[in-house]
Parts: sequence; structure tokens; C-alpha cells
Amino acid sequence: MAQLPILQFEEKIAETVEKSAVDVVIGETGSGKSTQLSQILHRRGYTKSGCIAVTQPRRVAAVSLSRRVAQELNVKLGEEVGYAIRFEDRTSEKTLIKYLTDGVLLRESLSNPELSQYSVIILDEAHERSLNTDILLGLMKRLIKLRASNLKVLITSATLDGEKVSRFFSNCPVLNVPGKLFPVEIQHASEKPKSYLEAALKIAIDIHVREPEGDVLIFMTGQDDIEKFVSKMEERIQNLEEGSCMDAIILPLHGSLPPELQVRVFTPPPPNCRRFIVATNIAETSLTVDGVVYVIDTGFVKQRQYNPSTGMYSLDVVQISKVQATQRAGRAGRTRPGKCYRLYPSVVYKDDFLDATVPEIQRSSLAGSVLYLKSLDLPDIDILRFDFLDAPSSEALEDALKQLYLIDAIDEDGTITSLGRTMAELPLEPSLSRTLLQANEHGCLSEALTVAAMLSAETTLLLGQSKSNEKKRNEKKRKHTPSNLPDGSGWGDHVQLLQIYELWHQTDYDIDWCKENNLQVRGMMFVKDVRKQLSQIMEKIAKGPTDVKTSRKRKEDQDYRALRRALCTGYANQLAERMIHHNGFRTLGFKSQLVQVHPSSALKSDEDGMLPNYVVYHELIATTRPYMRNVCAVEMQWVRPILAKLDKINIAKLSGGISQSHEKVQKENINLPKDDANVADPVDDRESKILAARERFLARRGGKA
DNA sequence: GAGCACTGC
Repeated sequence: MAQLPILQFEEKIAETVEKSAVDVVIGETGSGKSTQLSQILHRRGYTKSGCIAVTQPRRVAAVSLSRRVAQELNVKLGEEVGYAIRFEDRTSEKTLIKYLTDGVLLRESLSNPELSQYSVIILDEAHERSLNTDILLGLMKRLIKLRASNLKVLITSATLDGEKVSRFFSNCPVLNVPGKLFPVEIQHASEKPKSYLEAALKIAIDIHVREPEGDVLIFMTGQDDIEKFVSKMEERIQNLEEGSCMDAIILPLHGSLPPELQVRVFTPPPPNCRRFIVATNIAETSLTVDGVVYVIDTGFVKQRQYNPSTGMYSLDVVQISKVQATQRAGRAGRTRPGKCYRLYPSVVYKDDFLDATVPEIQRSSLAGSVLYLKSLDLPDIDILRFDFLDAPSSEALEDALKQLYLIDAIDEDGTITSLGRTMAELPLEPSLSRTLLQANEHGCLSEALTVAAMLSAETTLLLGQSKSNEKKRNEKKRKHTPSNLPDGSGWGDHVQLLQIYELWHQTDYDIDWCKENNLQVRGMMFVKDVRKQLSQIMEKIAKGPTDVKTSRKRKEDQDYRALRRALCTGYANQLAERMIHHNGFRTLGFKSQLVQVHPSSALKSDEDGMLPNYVVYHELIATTRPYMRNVCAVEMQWVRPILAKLDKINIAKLSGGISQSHEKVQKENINLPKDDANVADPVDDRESKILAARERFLARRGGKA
């Protein structure tokens, strides 16, 4: 342990922390900050008055770091040193050093806003700027004022962002701890390549032919590019003259790869063999591959962004930031001096790249975060002026307020309601929390719990695919031989998810059943865990009796009315209306968008080929077109009060009084689109339009009404 | 009639 650079700074760190309530620690990879800071402060007596918390953005990190520290201190994990992640709390009354995800710390602060059990809080990896870390940063700024005498806060960050964090905390001290990285020689391209794929291939082959042994890590944007690269690379390696260079293994690495294929990168290569690991940014932070000496950086990343005016997400390929470029290059210098080949000119890096990645808080829907902050009852009620390191746009905050108002979490003045308080207790998006509470009133809590849990794991549900060809074949097959899974009885995807889980429940959670039906076992187990957690919380917080048991009997002929009605209340902020003459929908409540039901949806059309008049959707996502993903049919009479409420929205009031002109702009955004002559009562207007259209249709056909 | 970066309570 003695060789860790940070230990040479122990005295300095202790002195600085003693003097200042907040410190920024800049520690490069390999500095040992994540395992040593907590131990240093423990040695210096900070655990006498409380526990030391170290937050991590990822669960695996919290677990593995606590393991290491327990080992180094020679204690049993879960006693003096422990960890807490969702579903798993391995701490005890003896615990002095606790590693936890930032999400867990936020939950803890809900029941104990002063976090009084902690004498030290270390926000580790703050430069990653996860949504939760950013909220914690704001909360820490308040907390050190409240607990000035007995709380120390340390924030670890990257070189490029340290000064900014320090300024945020009234110019608090910045400690620099060198890392243990080997030098990495950086080579920039002389100009932007026409094709990144080709440029990366060329460099990869060059390295393989010319450079001494050492693995190559190539950063690409997504699965598609990775698969293309792998097949072309294999082709070119085969074309090389036999015996002219060492063997090669080419490994793809991305999130949708099944875990057993992901771990292949941890097996060292056989002798005289070079590995090419073709990865997304999963290899930037989440997975560390040993043996990498060469990095090829395309300079791009795929990023999800939210547009608050339309309520729509999109997944865009964007330029990486300087912090990310440094992080990627650093992956080449972990075991010995390395090289990083950047496929962009240095002037692009210097002039075009942002210093740091746009923080998640500026790219997400904030309904959940705003509800969380409101439920903390901070003295400065005005959420629009909450002290963020990087504030989200007022548009994004107002969008969040509007959404919360529509689902009754806040009242028209923006004050949190008792319903909203209860919703904040649930680890779910506000829409789903609202659905659960409403479902409890309609006697369908058990179904709603299942739906909410299934949606929480939705992306991990489908069985992973190993090869794209195989995938395509399977898909064709699926088209002709319909799956044995239920179809949602035509009501849509929420009902289908419910029916799938109920079937699995009937098999007593049989693992083989999942495999037979192309469902990821881990995903389904996760759903089971989430459902259990949600049930426990509901039993604790719900008023009146609750019924959380999963239904055993399949009710073939039911119309899921109660559940769909609860969903309609919960998703009042995610509502869409079908166009009169075709199956396109327009969103209500946002700047109106023409959107389609996602082709994978289970929603069925009627005998005339028409989809339901109204649906609620779980997510709007723009891919090749704007799509609604996971939709549920709802009834017109349930929609009516929502439309009335939409029309009443006063953003200025919701956000605690902004200027009138501001209000006007907002109103235009939320009003129904222009082709609705009668904005005051669009439903009635719509009904008459439908009747008129039907009459015209019958007249054309020569039929009778 | 399509396609998915990565986390987390």
C-alpha cells in the first residue's frame, strides 16, 4: 500500500480538511483516492463522531471498493467497513466507513435531511456529473452551512473541472494528488477523416503490423459500428501475410452484449497474441480492461438528450468533451507507457471540444428530481433558484413543474401536495408512483406494482443477441410463428407486461420458462426484486388496505379497466390523441408533435383498422421518426378532466411567480395545436368531428347511419 | 413496421 501516491499527501490532506469544511480533491486514475481518503480520515479520528460516507455513481464500484478497504483494514466486510446499494445493505451498527451509491445517499437524506450519522461525506467521481451527484452537490452546499461545526465534505473531480467545483463552494481548497498513470503519447489526425470506421481500421492494422505487443482499445459510438468494425477487421487480419505478425483476437464490448460475452475481456490473451477490444464508452469508466497499451479514439459518443418543449428524448451521436478524451487516453497508460491515436485534429480538440461533458441534469426530464427536492421542504421554496453547479434551463424546470402539477404532486401554486410527498417515497418516476397510488384506490394495486416493476427493467428484458445475422433470422421467424407470450389483449404494452409477469409467476418463477420465451433471466429476477421492494414501500405508506399479491388466475375476458384508468391518471402528463383520419397521434400538453405508436407495440387496432382515440405513453423517443414507446389505450371520459386541467395551467404560478411575458410564452407551448378551433373544450369538438367524419364515410359508402 | 450510449433509487 505504501506506494500509493496519495499516502505521501496524508499530512497535507489532514491539515486542509481540518481547516476547511469542504475540499476538492483532484486525483488522477491510480492515485488511490477512492480507497485511501476514507482510511486517512478514519486514522485522523473523524470516525469518532460519526461515519464516513463515500458515494459512487455505480453499484459495482461501491461493492468492490468497500471490499478492498475492508481487506486493507483487516476487518470483516459489513462490520467496520460496509456498503449500501439498492436491495443490499451490508452495514451494521459497527460500521465506520460506508460505500454507497449516490442514489442511496439521496434516499437516506429523504428520511434524515441532515444526514446526521455522517461526520464526513466524500462525493467520489463527481466529474462524471451524474444526475444524482449534481443534486447531492447542491444539497452539500446547504448542509455545510447547517452543520458547519461537525461535517466535512470532500469532492473528487477531474483536473479540468476542479476549479469550477471549488468556485461553487466559495473557493474552497483544491488538493492535487498525482496518479500512477504511465505517460501516454498522444497523436492527433491531421484532418477529420471521411470515414471513422476506415480511419480506425487503418490505424488498428498499422499498430498490429508495426508496434510491439500490447492490446488495442477502440472507442466507437454503438453496437452497429462495433459489429461492422469487428467483421472488417477480421477480414483484413486474415489478408495479412501469414507469419508476418502475431495472432489477433477481436472482441466487441458494449452494454447490450450478454454478460457472459462481456467478461471475455477479462481473460488475458494467449502468448504472442494481440487483442483488439472494440468498445462503447462502457470501457471509459464502467469496465477497466487490463493490458491495453494503445487507444484509438474516434472522438464521438452516443448521448441521450431530453427536449423539455416536446417531452421527447433522442439518442444523438455527439462530440466527446476534453475530460472524456483525457479519460479515454488514460486507458492506454495503466500498465506501461502507451499511445493514444485520436481521429481528430488537435485544433478540433482545442477549439471545438467542450471542457466537460454536458451534465446529465441538463439532458434529462427533471420531474423526479424536482419532486424529490420539493419533498425535502428546503426553506428556499423556489425550486427555480436551487443552487446547482450547472443549472438546468428554466424551460426544463418549468416542464417538470407542469408535469408534476398534471399528476397532482404539486398544487397550482407549486406547493407539494400530500400525494406528492407519498409519491416521493417511491423509487420510481413520478408517473409510475402516481399510478401506484391511484391503483390502490381502484383496487388494482397488485397489477400496477407488476407493471411498474416490469417497466423499471424494460431494457434488460429481452434476451441478448450474439450475432446480428442470427438476430435477423430470429426476427423473421418470430414474424411467422407468433410468440407464446400474451399480447396485452389489445390494450397495449403495459397490459402485455403485466400478463407476461403473471404467466412467469404461475410457473413459480421458472428460469427455463424465461429462456424459452426469450426473456432475460437477470432482467426478470430484477423485476421480481423491484416488485418486492415497491410492495413493501406501498404497504408502509399507503392509506387503507393494500393488496400486493400477484394474481394467479388469468382473467381472459377482462378489460383491465381499473388498471388502465390508474395509468391514465398517472400518465396525465404523457397523453396523446389519435388523428381523425389516420393512426398518427399528436401529443397533448407539450408543444404538439405528430408521433407514431412504436411498431413493436402490442396495441391493437379495431375492426376498421383504427387505433384507440386516446393513449398514454411511457416514453417519447425520436429515432428514425418520433415514436411513443409502451402505450396503453385509455377512455375518452377519463381524458376529459386532464384536458381541462391542461388548459388551466399557469406556469408563472407553478414556479412561484415569474414575469408575465414568460407566462405567455409558456401558455402557447402547452395549448392545443392550431387545428383545434375550440380550445376551451377540445373533447366535445373532437366528438363532433368524429361524428361528421363517420357520416361522410357512410355517405360515400352509400350506407345508412 | 424498427433498432438500442451508460448508470441508478
